[in-house]
Amino acid sequence: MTRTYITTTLPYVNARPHLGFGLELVQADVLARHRRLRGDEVRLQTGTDDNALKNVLAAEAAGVGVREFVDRNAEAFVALAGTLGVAADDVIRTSRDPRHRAGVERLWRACAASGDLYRRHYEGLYCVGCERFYAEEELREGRCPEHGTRPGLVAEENWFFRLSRYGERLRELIETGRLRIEPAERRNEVLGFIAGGLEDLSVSRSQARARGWGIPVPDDPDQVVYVWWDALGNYVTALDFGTDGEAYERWWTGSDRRLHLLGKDVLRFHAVYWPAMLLSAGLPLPTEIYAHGHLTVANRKISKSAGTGVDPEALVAAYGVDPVRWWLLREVPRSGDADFTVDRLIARTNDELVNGVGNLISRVTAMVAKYRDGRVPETPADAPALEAACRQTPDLVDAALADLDFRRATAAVWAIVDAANRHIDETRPWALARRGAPAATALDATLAALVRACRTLARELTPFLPTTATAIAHRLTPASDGRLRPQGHLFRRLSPAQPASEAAPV
RNA sequence: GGGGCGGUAGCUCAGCCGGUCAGAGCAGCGGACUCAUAAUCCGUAGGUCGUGGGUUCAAGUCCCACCCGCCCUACCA
Repeated sequence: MTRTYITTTLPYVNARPHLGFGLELVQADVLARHRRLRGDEVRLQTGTDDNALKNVLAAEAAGVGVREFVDRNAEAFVALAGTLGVAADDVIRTSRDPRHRAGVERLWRACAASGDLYRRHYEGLYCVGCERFYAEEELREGRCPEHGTRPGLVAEENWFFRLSRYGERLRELIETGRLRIEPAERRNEVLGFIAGGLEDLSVSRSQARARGWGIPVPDDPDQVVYVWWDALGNYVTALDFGTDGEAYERWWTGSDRRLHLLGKDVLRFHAVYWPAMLLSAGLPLPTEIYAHGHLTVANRKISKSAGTGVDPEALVAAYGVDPVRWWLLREVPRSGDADFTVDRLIARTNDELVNGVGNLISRVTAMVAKYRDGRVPETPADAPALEAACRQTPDLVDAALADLDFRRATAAVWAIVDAANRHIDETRPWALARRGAPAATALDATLAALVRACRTLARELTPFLPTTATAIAHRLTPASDGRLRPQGHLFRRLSPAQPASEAAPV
C-alpha cells in the first residue's frame, strides 16, 4: 500500500475565489479520491494564504480590518472546496492556525542553523501584487509587467536566504527525476531558470512595510517572514512540523508520494525556492510537482484583481456540482490553458452526462423495472465486449492519472458507457421480452450484465463525479423488497435560456 | 536577443522512437431502433497535417528558415 500526500496551493485571499482555483481543487480531489478508491492511504490538504501584503492592501481599500477581511474571504475559499465536493482532509489558514506559526518558526530556525540566513541591506523596486522585487530592466515603462502597477522603492535591511548554494543539487534532483516536474515544458523551464544561476532570496520584510501583518521572524521581531516562505511552509506546518507531531512523520517523511498541485504562475516558488528551503532545513523534498495551466473565460484572462472570471459558486448553483467538475476534468488539457464558456459547459453536460450516463442508467433501470418487475437477475453474462471495457477501464484510469492526464482518465471511463449502450443495441432486450419464455434467459443475462457494468461505471466514476456515482449506486441497489425503486432523472438537460438550479443531480 | 511550447477535418483535440497516421469526440448529413431524458446504435469527414525548403526508398512524425499565438528568460558576441 502506498501513502500519498496531496496538496493544493494556498490562494491569497484578497478577493473571492474564481473558477481557476476550482480547477486545482477538483484535480487534487480526483487524485485523492482515486488513490483512496484503489486502497491507498491518502491525505489531501488545502487552505488559504492569509499573510500576503496584498491582503492587507485589499482590506484597506475595502475599509475593513485585515482580520475581518481575511477571515471573510478565507471562508469563501474554504466553502468553495465544499461546494465543489472536494473531500479535503485538512484545511490550513496561515494567519489563524497555531500549527502554522510554530512550523514556520521551526523551518526558519532549521535554515538558520544551516547558515543559510543572513541580514543584508537591500534596495529595490517592489511589486506588492507579485510580492517580489523587480530590476529596473524587468519593468515595462516603469510598470510591473504582471500587474501594470508602479512598484514602490523599498530600502531596508532584510533577511536573505542562500538560494545560490542549492542550484546544483536542485538541478540534479530534477534531472534524475527524484523531483518530478510535470508537464515536461515546465520542468525545462525550471531547469533553464536554475541554469541561469540562482541568486540569494530576500525572505523577510520590515514589520512596518508588512503593516504588522504576518509571522514575525524568530528572534527578530522587527521583521516579518516573507509571505512566500510562510505560505510554502504550510505543506509541512499543517503536518504539525512545528511541534514534531506524528502527522509529519506519517505524511511527509513517511509518505511514498508528496504531490504538490499548483498553477504555472507559481512554478518557480514550488520547484526552486521550496525545495531549496527543504534542502537547507534537511527535510525530504516533494516527489512530484504538477503545474496546471490557466483558465480563460470567453478568451479573457481571469483575474481576481480585475474582477473578470466566473463565480464557481454561482456556476455550481446554476448547473450542479458534477457538470462543473466534469467540464474542468474533461476539457482542460494536461498541459496548456483552456477556455471556459457556459455554452461549452452546457454542451458537455448534455452530450455526456445527460445523454450518456443519465440516459444509460435511466434505460437500464427502466428495463429492469419493466421486464423483471424491478428485480435484477443474477444470470451469468454473455457480454464479452462490455466486460472487457469494464475490466480494462481501471487500468487505463490508473495510467492516465499517474500521468496527471485528467482528460485521458475521463475518456477511459467513458468506454464503459459506450460499451453498455452498444450492448443494449446489440442484444435488443425489448425484442427478447416480446419473445417471452424462450428468450427469458437471454434477457436475464443482458440485464444482469448491464447492471453489473453500471455498478462498475459508478465505481470508476467516483473520483470524478462523486455525487453522481453515489446516486447511480443507490439506484442500482435493491430496496428491502428486493426491487430497484423507480427514480427521477440523474441529470436534467441544460439549456442556455433556462440554466436554473433544478439542473442539480438528484 | 536567447530558449520552450503550440499552429492537424466547422469546433475541441489524439497522433511516442519516421513507413495502415491522415484519426477521435462534438456539430452536420443519411439510415436503424424504441428500453430510455427526441435519448441510443450504425454509416458518412475527402482536411495543402501554419508557410517554404531539405534529408530519406518513405515525413504531421527528422533538419533549416520563416509566419502566427502563448510562455520562460535575458538585454547587447
